[in-house]
Amino acid sequence: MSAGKNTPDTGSENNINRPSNFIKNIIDEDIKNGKNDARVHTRFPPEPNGYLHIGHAKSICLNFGLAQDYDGLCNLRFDDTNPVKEEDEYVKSIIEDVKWLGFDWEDRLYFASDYFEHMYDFAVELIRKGKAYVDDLNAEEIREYRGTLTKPGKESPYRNRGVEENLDLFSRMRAGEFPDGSKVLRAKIDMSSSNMNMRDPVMYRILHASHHRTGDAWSIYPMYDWAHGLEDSLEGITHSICTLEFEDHRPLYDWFLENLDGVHRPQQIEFARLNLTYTLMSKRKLLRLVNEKYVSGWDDPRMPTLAGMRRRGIPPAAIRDFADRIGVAKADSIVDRAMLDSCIRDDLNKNAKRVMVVLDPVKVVITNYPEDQVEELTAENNPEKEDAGSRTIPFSREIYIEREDFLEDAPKKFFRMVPGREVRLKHAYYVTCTNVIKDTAGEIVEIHCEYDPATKGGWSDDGRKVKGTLHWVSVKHAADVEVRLYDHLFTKENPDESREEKDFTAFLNPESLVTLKNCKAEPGLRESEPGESFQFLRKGYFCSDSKDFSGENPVFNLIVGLRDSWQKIENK
RNA sequence: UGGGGCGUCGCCAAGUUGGCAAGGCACAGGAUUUUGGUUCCUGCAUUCGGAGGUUCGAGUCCUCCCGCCUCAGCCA
Repeated sequence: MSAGKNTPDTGSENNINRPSNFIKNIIDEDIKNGKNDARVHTRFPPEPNGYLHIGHAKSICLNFGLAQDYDGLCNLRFDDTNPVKEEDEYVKSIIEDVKWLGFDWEDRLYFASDYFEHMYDFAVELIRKGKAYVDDLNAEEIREYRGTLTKPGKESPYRNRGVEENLDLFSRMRAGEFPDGSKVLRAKIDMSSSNMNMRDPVMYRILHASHHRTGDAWSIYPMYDWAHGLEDSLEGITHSICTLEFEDHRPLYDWFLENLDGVHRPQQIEFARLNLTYTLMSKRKLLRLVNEKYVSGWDDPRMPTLAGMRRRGIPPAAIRDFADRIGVAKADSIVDRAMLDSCIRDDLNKNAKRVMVVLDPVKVVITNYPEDQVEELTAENNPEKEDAGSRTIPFSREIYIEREDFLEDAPKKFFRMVPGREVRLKHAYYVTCTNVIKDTAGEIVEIHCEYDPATKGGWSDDGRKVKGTLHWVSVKHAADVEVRLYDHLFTKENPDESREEKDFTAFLNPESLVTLKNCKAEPGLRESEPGESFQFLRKGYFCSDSKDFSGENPVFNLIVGLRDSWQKIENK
């Protein structure tokens, strides 16, 4: 895997590894024109106020991917300009998640808060140029003066204060002389602009709050619009990529940098954020799912958070592949979850070790098999991978098979176990059902079969054709395991678009988690590593739960099911 | 009703200067198969939100219309 480092061998001409998109077209053009000395330098700028989700992963893959494709650099920068919302706990989890995704920012880990002093100086520069002023209006008054979408705003009575007075007031704001909310520093632009962002936006607010990194050193904190462009400029960012809702902010982003002397001028480019069917991306709503206990936490395997997906067993390479496949554009969209599932299967098919686990067991007795005999049979670990080797699994007179793999009265298309019909037990023998034992309620309690000793290993050279192959587990060797079956968190493709103003929780899928306690696994599974993933033959991909798994209590999570064409036939 | 965006197959999405619609997912057939998995073939937009116009020729240029998203935090 080479996804970690910025690879040195891919210039702008030969980055055919990832599909084209409008951002690459812009970059290609910039390089052709020698802009920024043909450098490409991006950044991923999360605010440390929550956990990363797959929407962020799209942005991370985009920014780091661009750096890889153009032999450039990508910084990890925390946009920590609001001390009341941000916590160190989040910077730790974000760092862990970006690393897990497979990206490396080398020594370029930055914090907006490291630039506070520099930003202050820039603000003083604007004040000196008469382009910023201290306003005494309170929040509500500022809102009133701002006007509306269709009506222009009014200028603040404090707008034309002298430079010296502004300088004095601003330094006293910094010194902590004024209470929260009593004053702000605003840019002097245009109160009648049709772009609300240009109506004298606030640059600094007074906040007597302790910051996770600067502590109590500051009593004023910069606003996003003021801070972000400066951060980008200071780091030499060439292409500052953000989501669509910041499109309206671009004139302001440019205005600040235009009005400062001798600063580097990055270019802001906006793209559409990711939406995925059957889930949510809103931080606020995900927080509610956690707080109101609809899920077990931020790392619940059903959550679209990177922590959740990691625990679910989704390989980071699958997420990177997904990001490449969905592309980057400016049209609002909602990507089909099946696309992600396809990427996951693609990766796991190549890499996951095959094992046999019976989720819903029914006992089978092979009546012509010697009572106390046990054979160690050889099973390949992965037919897709030569060097995956093989393992040995015990076979004996009594085994478990999947309850749904047996039918007394079967349609012609049913290839599994049926009285009188020969089927193959994977890696073992051909067997034929001879009898069915039921309890008084008519429930099948035991199936009797006879095996053909000449078919050891599950093969016969006589040209006999066996349509069905079943997975099985020896009764006396079986490991009892718990299996957690996960499904979409919501029953609705877009739980966000609540028609009759229903709350999104109304669309929660009651079957998003089904726990199976009586599953029977081949014995080796007891020794798996927490977080290790497998293909449970004929069922799906599962991983041992990184939190709850232990040798005494093996717990496995469903990552994604196998494609099931029988299910499709059955549904017709 | 002000501004900024977007509208190409069910879902994503390519489409440099107009030259006659990539690819993936999904779906449907078929072949191979000790996983009804994988793999492999095959099919799947006479059409690009709509209507006009320019042109030998338009998804790409012009005009008008329609729809959707977004902006009035001292959040980011």
